[in-house]
Amino acid sequence: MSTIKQTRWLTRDEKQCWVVFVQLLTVALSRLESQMQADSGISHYEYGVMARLSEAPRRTVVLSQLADMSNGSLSRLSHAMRRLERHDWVRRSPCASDGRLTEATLTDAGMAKVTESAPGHVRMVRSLVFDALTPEQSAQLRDISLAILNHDRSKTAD
Amino acid sequence: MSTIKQTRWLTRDEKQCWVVFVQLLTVALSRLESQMQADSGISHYEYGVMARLSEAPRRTVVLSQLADMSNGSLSRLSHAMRRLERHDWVRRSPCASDGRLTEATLTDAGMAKVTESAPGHVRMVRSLVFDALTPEQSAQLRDISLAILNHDRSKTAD
DNA sequence: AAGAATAACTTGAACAGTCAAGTGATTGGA
DNA sequence: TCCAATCACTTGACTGTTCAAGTTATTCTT
Repeated sequence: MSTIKQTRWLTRDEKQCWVVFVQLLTVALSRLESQMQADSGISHYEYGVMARLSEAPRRTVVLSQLADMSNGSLSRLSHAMRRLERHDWVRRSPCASDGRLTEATLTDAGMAKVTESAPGHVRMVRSLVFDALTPEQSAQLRDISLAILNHDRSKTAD
Repeated sequence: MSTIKQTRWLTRDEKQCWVVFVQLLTVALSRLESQMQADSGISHYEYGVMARLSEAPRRTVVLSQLADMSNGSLSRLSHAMRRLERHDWVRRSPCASDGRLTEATLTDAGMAKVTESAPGHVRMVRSLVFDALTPEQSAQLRDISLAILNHDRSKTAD
């Protein structure tokens, strides 16, 4: 008996679903990116980083945690922090209790930037997603997203 | 009366949905990218371009159409074509009927590359999405994707 | 039948993301 | 207790994407 499994291709229904979903992935990210860049001059990722900080106690989060919350690598965050620091929107400081850790803090100027950028962002999110869906579909989308993410995590878990 | 509309923020349910959906966007694209890069040494976008060509009559598509089918700008495609041409996976040729158009054709080597890359790609798609969802959810995801994309197109339409 | 406007690309500069290597700080064995 | 392994982060080189500008071809307009 052979150990080489033959590929189980997608069914017609699955392929149909996949094609539109992939398109959704690219279109959604591209719309978010364009809106943020055009209206606020920052990337959607940078907005996300500052938004996470704005919601945190003392507007402060350890970098490695912040990287997770922002759905990106630590390296990506490190580069982004350098850019945000140049605008004085964030500050880095070493953590007292553990010398390996660095804390990121959102400055007042950074908070102001988030506050002024949020309305345009929310408008885009609403007009892109929630204006297009029924409340039932929003709930389905949440469940579907969670199902995929949880299933992915259980596979990736070492 | 003021012309400044105050922002309609997201409800708790909407925000909950949005957070997981954004995470899904990034995780899904990142998994697709990693798999294709690791197993075949090409980007997910480049695979998509060649896959579209492989399904087309005469394995040939006009560049501007190919750019649309691949969910990217013409500029992005142009740069990608240069890379793919270096491997002799695709060929460019001027269109006889309209001098502005350029046709892209998948070579035999390109077809072989797609054929050898497809199984790993399909395995990733299946394990990421369809193994995590019920058939009902797959159908819902298709409908949701279409709803968002159609609603977006109707807005964007000039 | 020109000339203007549009369309289909190409190109190069600027910039963001990834990957691999490097630096300190801390933990965990032997 | 000390040395190795691990962790948290930084940095620089490389590569891909975007944006604006340029080129050539075609289609309108009058």
